[in-house]
Amino acid sequence: MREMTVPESGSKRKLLDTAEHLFAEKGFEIVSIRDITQAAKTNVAAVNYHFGSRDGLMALVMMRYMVPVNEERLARLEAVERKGPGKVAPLEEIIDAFVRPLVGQVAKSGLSERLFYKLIGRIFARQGDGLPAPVEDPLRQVGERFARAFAKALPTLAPEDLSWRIHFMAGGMIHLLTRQDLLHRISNGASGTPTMEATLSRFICFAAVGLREGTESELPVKKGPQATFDF
Amino acid sequence: MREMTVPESGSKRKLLDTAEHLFAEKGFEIVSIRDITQAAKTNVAAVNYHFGSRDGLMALVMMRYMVPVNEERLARLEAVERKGPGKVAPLEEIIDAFVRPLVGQVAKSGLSERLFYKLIGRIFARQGDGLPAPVEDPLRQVGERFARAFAKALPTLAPEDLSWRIHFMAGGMIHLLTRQDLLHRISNGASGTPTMEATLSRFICFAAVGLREGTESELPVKKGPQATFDF
DNA sequence: GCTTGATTGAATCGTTCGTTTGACAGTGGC
DNA sequence: GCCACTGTCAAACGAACGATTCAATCAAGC
Repeated sequence: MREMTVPESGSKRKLLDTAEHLFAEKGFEIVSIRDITQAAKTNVAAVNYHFGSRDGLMALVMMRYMVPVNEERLARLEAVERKGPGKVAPLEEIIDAFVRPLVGQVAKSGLSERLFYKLIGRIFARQGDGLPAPVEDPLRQVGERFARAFAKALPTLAPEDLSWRIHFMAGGMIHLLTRQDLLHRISNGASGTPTMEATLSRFICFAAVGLREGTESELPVKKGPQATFDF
Repeated sequence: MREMTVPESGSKRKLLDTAEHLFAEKGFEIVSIRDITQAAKTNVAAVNYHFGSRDGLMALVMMRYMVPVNEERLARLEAVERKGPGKVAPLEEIIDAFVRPLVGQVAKSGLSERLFYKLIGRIFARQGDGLPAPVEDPLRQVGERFARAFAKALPTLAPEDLSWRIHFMAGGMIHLLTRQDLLHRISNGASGTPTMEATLSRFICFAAVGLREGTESELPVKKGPQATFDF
């Protein structure tokens, strides 16, 4: 396969940036290579020349931010686990370690907050459903890693209950990311431009109480094979 | 426009049923008219003849269950509000009034649980983003009606906090509906086929504590225009 | 100045899309 | 018999899709 380095400038870089914008705005399925090449003012053949295929370009767009985000997630999780008493991290900090790296990466990207989170949300929403393996596999590994951390932080919770609550939480996060533009009409009072920073704090709070509290299932705890999480 | 009644049999009914299956399984954007007419063993022109266009068929598929579901939602909400002390319904019962009508409609449909909830989830996920007006408008009205009920049930919660938490909850529900098939590997122990009935109880519990508990925003409560909710 | 490899441009491939057309058959009323 | 109406059918429409081809271009390297 063609080497997948991204130069600082040139049509390859321009195609990647343009595709990123369009994929974030309209969705990975909708945008055609003609849309991309037209917006980037390059030829249609350029996509297949530089990236092999439309799927190749898609995979590169997905990996550009997901790789560093996943790395920072694992680093943060290990940090809060090392810090915590008895190697058990507080629930809020685990969730924070999962979502906060997004805030760090948005600055390094050339995208607006709105577009960046939409892009990430679209990637999340497609997990387990036709994502390129280099994106799917690390994402699943990170998910399972965090699931184990949640299990350690909530030792009295039945694994089945935990699984469901993690999925409810994941859905809330995906919805927050993908529909952020619709949702942000909420906070448009006098507080100016609402930032994801404050919203994430709200989400962490919501997710933490949802994971922790509530009546637990009365079914007997059965130790089955660990479920896989697609968040 | 052509009248939109659906006969008991005939190719029109067969097209509607087939489209319903395919839309639920693959998604509204993916399935083509040729996929539908081929599976229904009719001619390609039949869709445009009976429904005017592909969008007409889509709208009818969406309305078939959303209309009765929305009616039952409002009926149930009014019932729990009348029952409650001082016309304020308990939080869990409001959520129940919103999600439980789905369980009632799945039996009346010819679809499996899995397909029915996928279909509903796909409709929800597209709210505020190109849904036909006859589907979008009632859905938004019902959403606003329930948002008012939540506000009355949580009088001390800042409206902004409530709005965000409702959206987090909505995301969890959409995720539960659309990805039910992936998620149900969780419960595949000895308990046999897992039903949505039990899962909904888990979800209601998760959503209720998420709405109710947690540290509230310390920002001053400002009475802005009521936000619109897309759940 | 010539060669070489990288990149671009225009054109075209075959396929699929939603939609339209017009011919054809059945059916009930008069 | 004749008409109007209702469906169904094969065929075709123009547009858009991802991908490919091949000649033209251009900047080093020698």
